[in-house]
Amino acid sequence: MTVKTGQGRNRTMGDIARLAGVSPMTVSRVVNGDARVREATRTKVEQIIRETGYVPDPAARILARAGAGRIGLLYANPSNAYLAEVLSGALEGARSVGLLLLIEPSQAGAPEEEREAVQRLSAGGAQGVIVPPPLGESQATLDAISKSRMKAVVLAAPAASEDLVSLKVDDVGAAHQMTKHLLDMGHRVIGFILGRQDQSASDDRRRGAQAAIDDVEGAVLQVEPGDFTYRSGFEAGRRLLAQSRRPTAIFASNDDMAAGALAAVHAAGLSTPRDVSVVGFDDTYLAASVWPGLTTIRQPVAAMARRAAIILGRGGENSGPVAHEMILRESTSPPSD
Amino acid sequence: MTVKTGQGRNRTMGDIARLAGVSPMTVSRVVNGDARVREATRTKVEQIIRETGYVPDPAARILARAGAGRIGLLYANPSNAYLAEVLSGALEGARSVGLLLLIEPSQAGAPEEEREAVQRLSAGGAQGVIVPPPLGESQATLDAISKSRMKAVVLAAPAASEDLVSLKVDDVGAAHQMTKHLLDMGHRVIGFILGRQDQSASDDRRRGAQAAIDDVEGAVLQVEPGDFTYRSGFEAGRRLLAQSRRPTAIFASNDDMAAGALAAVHAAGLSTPRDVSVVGFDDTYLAASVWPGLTTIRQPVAAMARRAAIILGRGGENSGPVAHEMILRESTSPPSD
DNA sequence: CTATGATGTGGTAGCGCTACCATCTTGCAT
DNA sequence: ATGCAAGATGGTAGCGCTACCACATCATAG
Repeated sequence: MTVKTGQGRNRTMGDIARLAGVSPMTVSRVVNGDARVREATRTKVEQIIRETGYVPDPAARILARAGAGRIGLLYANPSNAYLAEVLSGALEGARSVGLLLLIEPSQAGAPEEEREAVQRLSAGGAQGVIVPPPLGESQATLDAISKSRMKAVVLAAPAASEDLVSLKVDDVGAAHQMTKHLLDMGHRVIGFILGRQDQSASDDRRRGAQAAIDDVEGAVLQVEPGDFTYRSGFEAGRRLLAQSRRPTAIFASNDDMAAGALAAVHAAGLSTPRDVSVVGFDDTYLAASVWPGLTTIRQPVAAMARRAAIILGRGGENSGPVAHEMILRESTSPPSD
Repeated sequence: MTVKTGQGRNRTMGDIARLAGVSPMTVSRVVNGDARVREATRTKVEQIIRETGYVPDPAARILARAGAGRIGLLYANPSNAYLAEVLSGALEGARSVGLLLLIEPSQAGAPEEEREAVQRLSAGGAQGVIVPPPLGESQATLDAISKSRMKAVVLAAPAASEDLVSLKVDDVGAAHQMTKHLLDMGHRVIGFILGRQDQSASDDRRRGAQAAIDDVEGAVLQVEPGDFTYRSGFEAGRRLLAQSRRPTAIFASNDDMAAGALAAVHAAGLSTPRDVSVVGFDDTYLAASVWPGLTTIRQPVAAMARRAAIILGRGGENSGPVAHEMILRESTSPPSD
């Protein structure tokens, strides 16, 4: 039998069924991985599917599943690399469990907007919603979600209530690990640049760093405020470098500030890592593109989003913290004295 | 009549019709802005819709439109801020013309992957596809699209063939404008950092800059290679600053390289903008977060994506270049001599 | 006061898929 | 052999929406 292997669209499940000599139902079973199909039948159908390049219509699929199978992704801050990663992870996760992903713009800091975004999602039939930062620490969004009775998975923020699932790395532990790494290399005076105080991760990271410092005799942590921006990192870096006991390493609470601190080191006529090691947190695009590359902590953002989608779909478990990874690049070395 | 204004889902068009005392068809017309509905009827229906918070089921809508109404967005490089903006623009555009946006991961540089991504989109029923960079200059993707008979709008790249619509800013003109700005401030020796040579915008920008230089007696453009990364900008910046005729301004072909050049200025013990002005191109997140903020050229990325979606939906015109905008920040000033 | 259209509105039939139950095969014990 | 469960498959009926055409309704013209 000759099968047109072209781009002709509009192939339906019925077409595949006819070609394979089975009923549409059987094709549906094969496509959905239902166990109760004889091996021979399955193989046959799969072959036809491959030959024809058939892809089931997602819309019809969702519709037939009668309203079930929809999850939402809220987003704020469109021009943010983090979001792009969340999105691709969520998309993949949703696809893998056969869910439709509704993507809904919100607006962090505008309570009314936030509420409406959640309502649109709810009205759109989402059973669950993925909440990336900074929405996950916004009361307006969280309230609206709890009223809507949707399930929710918040990313990179603690679960503010019982019925929320939180997917985040162990910020305390990661900061501890990073600080210990610096201490192990021999650094004793370490500058620390704080993040925004309205995000709980900021304090977690400071606590982790402090804990590591406390374990080592004679080690000190010089803490400077910051707000996660490059500029605040630059200024905090300048202040740190101007101190009488100049730190030999600077740990910034995110990569943007680390990049700023790096610039401050250069501006002070010093060199990284020779004079001052600099480390960040997040492993964003910036960390790898800056020179020298930043030693930092990678959060598996896309993987977290994928898992969030799967949890919402399959009703998974709210297991423990997500594993992070320390990425070593060129911005760290033992102190030169 | 009391209407439950709660979160109860599952309201269908039929429910609204019953409440409003009309037929489902009429509700559909109101929802879709069909002109042929009496004003009184429309108002009534709209009120019920508002009271109930009814939102039509997107899946059913798409399905009923019988395969029509789908466009695709290809994407590569998930962790890219540019993409997030394209996405939000495309989403909005698609929504505004009632289209379903299929989002499909591709992989720049892997021809087989690229081909498959396009095919999935085509198989998924997309009639058109939005192609953001760098896919828009990839032969594999472009070939696959032309075979698939989908319409396509490429973003930030020239139309490689007749049936492609291209949405891009006038790179030549923008670079000319930026260079003229520097010349007008009094700069005469200007460093220029090239972009990757496999993207046509790179050469366009150089040509624009050169053209502006050629108009001014005694002005020179010192061109250094680069590849759009921070690091290449840093190194090109160093080379430029080491030259006998040190430039008083550096024009980098994108913001990443401009940020690198900025670091090189600092590293050389100089200051921006006092000793050396630095400008970029693109107005990415980086441009605003670096300090001093970069004077740069903004491309309306989200707006372009929105327009792309609308063109694919409504079959719009492939009008001229997209308007860009020069953003003045703190990284530029007249030369200090 | 009836033709003649314009203008609203309703009815019907799917879009492509899956849930559910009915039906037909099998394999195996008796 | 025969009976019977378990396994494999098919038929039917929608999911919620919109295209398409038929039918009211109304104004205007003859």
